[in-house]
Amino acid sequence: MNIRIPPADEQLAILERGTVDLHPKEELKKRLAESHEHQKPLRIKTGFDPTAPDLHLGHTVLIEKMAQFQRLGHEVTFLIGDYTALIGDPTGRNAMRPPLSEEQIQVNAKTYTDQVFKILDRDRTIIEWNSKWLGKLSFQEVIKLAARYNVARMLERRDFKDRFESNTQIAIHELLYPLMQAYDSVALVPDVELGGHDQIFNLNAGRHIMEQYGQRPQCVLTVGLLVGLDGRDKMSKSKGNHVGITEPAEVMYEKILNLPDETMWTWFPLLTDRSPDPASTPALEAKKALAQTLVARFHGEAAAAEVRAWSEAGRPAKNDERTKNTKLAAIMVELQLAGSMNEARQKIKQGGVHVDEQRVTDIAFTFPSGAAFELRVGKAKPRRLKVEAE
RNA sequence: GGAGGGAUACCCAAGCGGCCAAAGGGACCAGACUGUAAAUCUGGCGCAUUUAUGCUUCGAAGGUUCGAAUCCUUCUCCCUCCA
Repeated sequence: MNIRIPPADEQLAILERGTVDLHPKEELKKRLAESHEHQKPLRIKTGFDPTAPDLHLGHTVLIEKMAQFQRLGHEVTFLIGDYTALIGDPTGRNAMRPPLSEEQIQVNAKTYTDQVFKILDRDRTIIEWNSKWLGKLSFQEVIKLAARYNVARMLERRDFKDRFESNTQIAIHELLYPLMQAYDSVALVPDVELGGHDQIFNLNAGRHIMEQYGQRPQCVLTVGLLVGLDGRDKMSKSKGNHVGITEPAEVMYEKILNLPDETMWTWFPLLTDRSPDPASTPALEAKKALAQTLVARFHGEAAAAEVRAWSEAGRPAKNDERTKNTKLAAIMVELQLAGSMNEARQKIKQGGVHVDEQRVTDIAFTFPSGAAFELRVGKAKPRRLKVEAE
């Protein structure tokens, strides 16, 4: 299937959305114009460290950008950094990163390819592994590559600089990381390399090295980093402030609805093609729309509409669950609505526990066998339960 | 190699023989207020029990003592300065 590549200005308008850095802009414009004129796709490269076990919305910002290129008719390469993972990019860290085992890399890479096609067009995506060329380099070739860069420039990179100045160790092989990533570009000869904005240094190293190897240097495009649910840090699974793209529709919807308002506005340009004006748009409405849009992206329009209706109806409990406990506090512990009996009693005392939307304050509250009811603790969604004591 | 400092609950951090289940802050949970947001206020935040009591905690193991997070011994791990 062939997609007609639109004029450069039209393309640029789309590509600049959610983009932090794009340079050299004139060069990219020129190549986009050429691609339109000859209807010849540009080669787009994006590298992924196979470190994250699951994709979350933060990753999708970049993947969406790739998808935009695809929709404009370009050729996208999804590069799995299986060889670079042997080093582990220390970007943004103030310490070395422990290398991954080969098995772990395989598992993570599989997770990526399983999930990434929720967004990318599988038929129009080229998957590459950088072990294919990096694994073949001789020591001599590595030296030749290393000779094309210098330490002073390498130390311009923020995390290296910080570590150098604070006398924290920097292993020599870490300095090789940006060069390896740059060499990926020599191997693939992309027109554009995409990355998160924290990758800007590595992407520029790619430009430099390509030039050194007599190639036309790639253009560089970085996207903004998505702030996580806490409204503070970059979204990451280890911080627990993420929305996984395989999470159930309801969970996703609720997480997004619980976003701090300020954070929500920053999500629009990065994740959608709209940017409502905070001054004139009611925040709650905007947030619901955002949640619905994102749920629809991963679960379909129908599911998204359904979740929204469910949420607006007060999130009625859906499934029946069974328990052998008769004591309210014990049931809460069983359902992990409380971490311990003490905590359960505490919540009951504080009025956070509702049975059939009636507040229960008796910490010894016990259900008769056979009772069926709806239990809600705090802001969590209610659960429908049936007591089946012997 | 030499000198010194530290390890306290999820994180930071006080305590330095009894009044310590352990101050304070953050995070987190519940309530009020709200929009299932933010801000603010209130309560909670080791475990168990119908709440007052018991049990287990202060890097690890021993010891001194009526009594230890606090004193002593050994061990483990961190950090700073000098060479």
